[in-house]
Amino acid sequence: MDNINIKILAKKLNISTSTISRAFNGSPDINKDTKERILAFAKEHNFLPNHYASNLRDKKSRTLAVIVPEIANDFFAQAINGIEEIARKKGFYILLYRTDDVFEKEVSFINYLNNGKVDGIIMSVSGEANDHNYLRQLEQKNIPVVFFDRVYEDIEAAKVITNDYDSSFAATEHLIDTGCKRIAYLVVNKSISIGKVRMQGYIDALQKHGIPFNDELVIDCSNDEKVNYGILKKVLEELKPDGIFSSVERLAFATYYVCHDLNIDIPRDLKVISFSSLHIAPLLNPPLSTITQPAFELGSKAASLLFDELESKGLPIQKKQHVLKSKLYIRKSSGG
Amino acid sequence: MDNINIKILAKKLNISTSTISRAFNGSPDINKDTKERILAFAKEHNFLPNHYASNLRDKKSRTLAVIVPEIANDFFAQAINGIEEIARKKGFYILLYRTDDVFEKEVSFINYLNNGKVDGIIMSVSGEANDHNYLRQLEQKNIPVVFFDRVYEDIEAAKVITNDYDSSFAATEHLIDTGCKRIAYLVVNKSISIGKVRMQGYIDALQKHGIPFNDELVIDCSNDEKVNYGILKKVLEELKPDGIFSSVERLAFATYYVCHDLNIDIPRDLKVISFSSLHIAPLLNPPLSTITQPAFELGSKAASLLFDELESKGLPIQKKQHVLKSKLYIRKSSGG
DNA sequence: TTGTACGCGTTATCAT
DNA sequence: ATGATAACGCGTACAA
Repeated sequence: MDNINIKILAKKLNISTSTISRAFNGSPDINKDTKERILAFAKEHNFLPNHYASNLRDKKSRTLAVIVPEIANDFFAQAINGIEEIARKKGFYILLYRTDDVFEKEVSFINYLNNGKVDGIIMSVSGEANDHNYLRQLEQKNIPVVFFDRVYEDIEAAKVITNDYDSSFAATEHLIDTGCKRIAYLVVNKSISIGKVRMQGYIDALQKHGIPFNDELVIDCSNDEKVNYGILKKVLEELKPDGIFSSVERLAFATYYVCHDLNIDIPRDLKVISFSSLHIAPLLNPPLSTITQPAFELGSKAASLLFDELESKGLPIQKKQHVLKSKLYIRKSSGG
Repeated sequence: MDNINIKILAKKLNISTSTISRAFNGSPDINKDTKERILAFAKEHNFLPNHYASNLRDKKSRTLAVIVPEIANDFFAQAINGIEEIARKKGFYILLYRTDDVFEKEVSFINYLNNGKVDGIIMSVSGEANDHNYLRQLEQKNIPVVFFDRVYEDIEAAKVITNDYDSSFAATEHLIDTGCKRIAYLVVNKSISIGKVRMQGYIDALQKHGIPFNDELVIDCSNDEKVNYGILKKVLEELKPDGIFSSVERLAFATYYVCHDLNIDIPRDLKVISFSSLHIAPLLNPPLSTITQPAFELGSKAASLLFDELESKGLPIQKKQHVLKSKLYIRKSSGG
């Protein structure tokens, strides 16, 4: 009973394997009655066509890979939901992989996938000025890739991003409007695409309002909570900014913790605004002003684009960059 | 270039396919030089063994399925991280599926998996008093299942849960200690295993302290935010509880929103404590007292148990229930 | 140490 | 409408 397969079924039903195959694949060339008989019998005997055998024949896996830096993160979790939604509709499986923002893990995973394991890949990248040839090899094997949020500029692929420059500009301008003169920009890696673009919005907004850009106020943080706490504590004590624009949610949280310990009152002493997908931002103390990206939509759009490519049957498709809009929610942390 | 495979490689190298296969599978029966030559040549030609062909031969997919009610949820996201951590070490892929707490989706997905698609399944369930035969069929095919957090009592399988009864008892007792007399219990589905156990801890703690159990104060909520808001608003206005014990994170959030709108002061007018895996509970207004489950460890433990089964080579293994301990964090929302 | 040959379970092609 | 057969790419038993 361990190994029911199409042949055994065929024997038991006194019918050929081809007919059984047809019953399962919606082929029009089959008698309705035989089909029903087969499906009923198959169900009774707990038979389902083996995916791996089918995949081997078809060179199609109905599976796609999702590669993200983190999973336990509101933004990515919601994006994955969006991807899942579309994939489910198409009857596709999702293979999930987390890079922890380590470039080597990304490379190694992609290399593993380079053999028909998946039909396509959706990813938010974890490196920047590196050699991206491992991705070019996918092209050769006709495995399409779609980037979302964090992209590689030098790779030609469909991309879904948000209007980060505009949002950053607007957020910075908002802080300036509330009276901030010394606005610090918090970033995890200012060299990656996202860090760069968001910083440019910040810089240009300062310039527009005649505030000199101060390199010192660009705070390069890490992925380690404790390290960030230390960095930010020093910044708040020594540089005494009056505004914080955080390009990443968790740096805003770290700021909150530091302010609490240093008795710095938000928003009186320090205004804070941050990129964040946190649903309960209004419940924080004080409610956090956020630039909220349409995470779910980024995911579902990316998935849709991937399916467009898969369904284009190799015909060249326009691989352009799609820009979705984030929303600015002004709350109490920035004086709202 | 699209179709490099072991045969073509063999021809190019003037060597047999078996030798190539051996080079890739760590076989001892191969000359070190030949192996190196093969691997180098393969890399150069961007060749990797096709997973589906290997899987078909071996009847092993090196893939496991993770089935959860939600992804964009701190608890499950962290648990998935834990699973991923172990799976990665073992070189396994993870197939992710979200049920949205809809039992039918769970059944349908499991049925799809019932054909060798994955070697094992880790899940947190989405149904209760239903027919679980779809799971028994997995047994027949030797696909092991491990449950975490939300389990089916009637299925024999390894299970990883937390000491919910004790935590609930302690949390309720804590509320009583702070002076609460009318403690409401918020639950999404009081008939599922978790809802039941947590409620029992609540009931028994009340009893121990001579507080009569009031059925009216067991508040059955839904998965819809707006509906919950309505329910809780009515509860707070009409039943006027002085304490809230929430068995689920998001009901605590809903309570916060309602309190804010009704000008109910937490903790002065109402003490709140909740099961929650939110990292930033201390940043809420007021900081939320939580029962925090070791989500990451639940996931990694579940994965470890699954690999124990997979590596036991069919030998019967003891399928017991493992209980991890949650932590109680008393914060300001309950007067801490 | 290396090679030969078969089979894993399915489906597409061709024939009936 | 149904059946026979080859092929997908790999790994292993067996032979050399």
